[in-house]
Amino acid sequence: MKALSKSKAATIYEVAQHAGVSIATVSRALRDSDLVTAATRARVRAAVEALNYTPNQLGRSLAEGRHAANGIVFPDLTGPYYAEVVLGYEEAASELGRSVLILATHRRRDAEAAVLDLAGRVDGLAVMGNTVGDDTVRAIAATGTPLVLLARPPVDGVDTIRTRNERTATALADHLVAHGHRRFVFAGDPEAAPDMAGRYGGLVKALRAHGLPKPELRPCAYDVEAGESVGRELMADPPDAVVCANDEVALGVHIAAEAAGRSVPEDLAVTGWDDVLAARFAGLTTVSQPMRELGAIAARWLDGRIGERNAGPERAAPRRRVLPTQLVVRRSCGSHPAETPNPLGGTA
Amino acid sequence: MKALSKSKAATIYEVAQHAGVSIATVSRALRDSDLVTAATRARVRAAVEALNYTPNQLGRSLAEGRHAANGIVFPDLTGPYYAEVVLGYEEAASELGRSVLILATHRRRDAEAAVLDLAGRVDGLAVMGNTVGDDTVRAIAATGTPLVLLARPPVDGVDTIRTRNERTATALADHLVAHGHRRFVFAGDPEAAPDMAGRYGGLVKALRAHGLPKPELRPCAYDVEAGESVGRELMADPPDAVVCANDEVALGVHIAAEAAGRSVPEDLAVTGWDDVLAARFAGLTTVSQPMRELGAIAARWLDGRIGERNAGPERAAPRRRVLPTQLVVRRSCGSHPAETPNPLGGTA
DNA sequence: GACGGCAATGAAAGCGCTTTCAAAGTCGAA
DNA sequence: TTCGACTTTGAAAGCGCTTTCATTGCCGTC
Repeated sequence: MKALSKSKAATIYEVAQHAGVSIATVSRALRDSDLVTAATRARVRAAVEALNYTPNQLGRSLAEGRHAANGIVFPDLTGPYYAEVVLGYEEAASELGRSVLILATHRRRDAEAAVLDLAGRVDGLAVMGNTVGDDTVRAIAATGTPLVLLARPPVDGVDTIRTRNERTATALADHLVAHGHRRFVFAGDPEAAPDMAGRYGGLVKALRAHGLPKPELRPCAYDVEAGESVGRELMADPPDAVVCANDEVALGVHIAAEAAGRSVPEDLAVTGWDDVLAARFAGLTTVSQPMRELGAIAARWLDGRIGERNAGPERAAPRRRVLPTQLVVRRSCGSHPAETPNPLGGTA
Repeated sequence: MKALSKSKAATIYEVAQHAGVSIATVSRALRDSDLVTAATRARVRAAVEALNYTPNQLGRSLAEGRHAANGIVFPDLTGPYYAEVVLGYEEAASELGRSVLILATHRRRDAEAAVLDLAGRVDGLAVMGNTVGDDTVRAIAATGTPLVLLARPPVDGVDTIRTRNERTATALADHLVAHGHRRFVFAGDPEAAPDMAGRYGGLVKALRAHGLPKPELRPCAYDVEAGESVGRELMADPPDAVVCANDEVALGVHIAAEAAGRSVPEDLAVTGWDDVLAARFAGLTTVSQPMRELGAIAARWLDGRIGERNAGPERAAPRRRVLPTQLVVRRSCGSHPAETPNPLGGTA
């Protein structure tokens, strides 16, 4: 009885023939149009069942003139940061009836081409951080594909969402100064990403306000190994505090310090950024960000832009948004007498 | 000079007209066919530039009869496990010239429908763990879409890749018994996922082989909070060792134990699974898995299947593969006198 | 009893591209 | 000079669907 054809998927024509109707009727029946009789609809349903028919989305999308899919471009997926953003994006997008295409640009040289290709497969695209240059962003924007930039420097005419870096970095620095720290190192590369520049900038500004010298800059990559490497170098003459560009680097510095027989925070303070799970267990003072929300807002903005685009040419002005971040104080920045008894906890 | 049209993207017809050739020639020029003169190709290129033309991938895919895209279905993206698998998948797929569509099924009730829809948008699909039932898998397989199951019970006729659970769980249990532990608890739900069943099964088998009683089973979700909750309950009468289904749970148990004034591993041993970054900082004995490789192999298998499918009906037998996992011994399972001096390290 | 109006269906035109097949143009050899 | 072989280009069919527009059949109405 099972009429599974060899391998080729059934088309709307075969369903129509099997049900004894035209393809137009099949299409309408499947889209729940009220233009078909209940009886006809039933016949079509039966044919669909019998042939195990699934509509070809390419045909459908081509006819409708929409992909019903959004894309997101990010450097990597290791570490919770990008993964959470992507998850928030996917969740919001799929609620809006859109599939999500992903593209990781790290470890590929043809990133720009890959992003352009991706742009041709979606109705809207989110571009994160340090992935492609402004030229590529402008080229995509020029084709009319709605775009939103995440944690990335703005480009004229394109929506941008970022998280607060500078102000929270200043707050972090104030806290460290209050602990009595005076000689600072910043581990991370302000040139590498705008987020990092903001964090460094906030630190510099705060130190200046306190009449302290500029932090020593130690550019490095953003993983544990890079942090360990920087940490080892620093242990010859440890500073009071090492402010790290993210948690992975901070954890690396932490490891290097302990390996060198120094303890955190007694001998030196270490802070990170992102509030990864490990930060809690390392007692790392850090900053938490609304990552999922970042992704979700991007998806919703894009949906709005896609709607506008179909509505007419009157395009609203580009939007900017900065999401708040929160200092998470734990052990690693210096002793807190009034601390909660649970050494693994954290206080915001 | 910039002739950016209002908003509508240019089509191949406009490029053809602008270059004074037919659309066939434009198509050939863009696909680097050697059937076009260098001069013609240049004219076409110029027109493409002038119009800021990007080929519509829908039209292309429809004509070619392929999506040039693969899908992957997973429950969630929090925690490194799924994220790493997805990343490995994306990397391999994009090397093979395929885009990647993702779908997270957690916190949505219409998962089955969403997966079916996704299946219609891709040339091949990877389905992870506890996302959709066998019926859905079979329905997709019946349409002819190549499928590979990851960390999930096999389905007749469908390729499956898993990581080793039972044997490594047995090795872990042996290790714990060698430490002198006798009374065991398993925190996690063997019913929830086949991976978990394997871990539990390996533990049971090992204890039986040592003539020890079955472990006490504490079903729970797979996050830190669930672990804390189980941990709190256990602290009334702590067992010798708590073998947890994954690292998050283990870290939760760890937190609960310390909060109750018990120390790990002196008062009780705790082990996890996955080797997340935090495990290193908590000194957690755990098991590492080749997550990226899991994803990468899935992408390559799918590519192969898609090739076969286009080649002819002779379909190779379904493949099964089990990837090895590795015990990572750290502090939390009991004292190791000969341990490396770096307390944060781990030994395989 | 003829006719207007409405509900259900079908025919056919696209959506933007690839690719087959035919036509036109080019060149060298007889 | 003419012919055949080859190269380059164009016309048009089709990929699987949605949707407009036309058609059919049916009902109630005057």
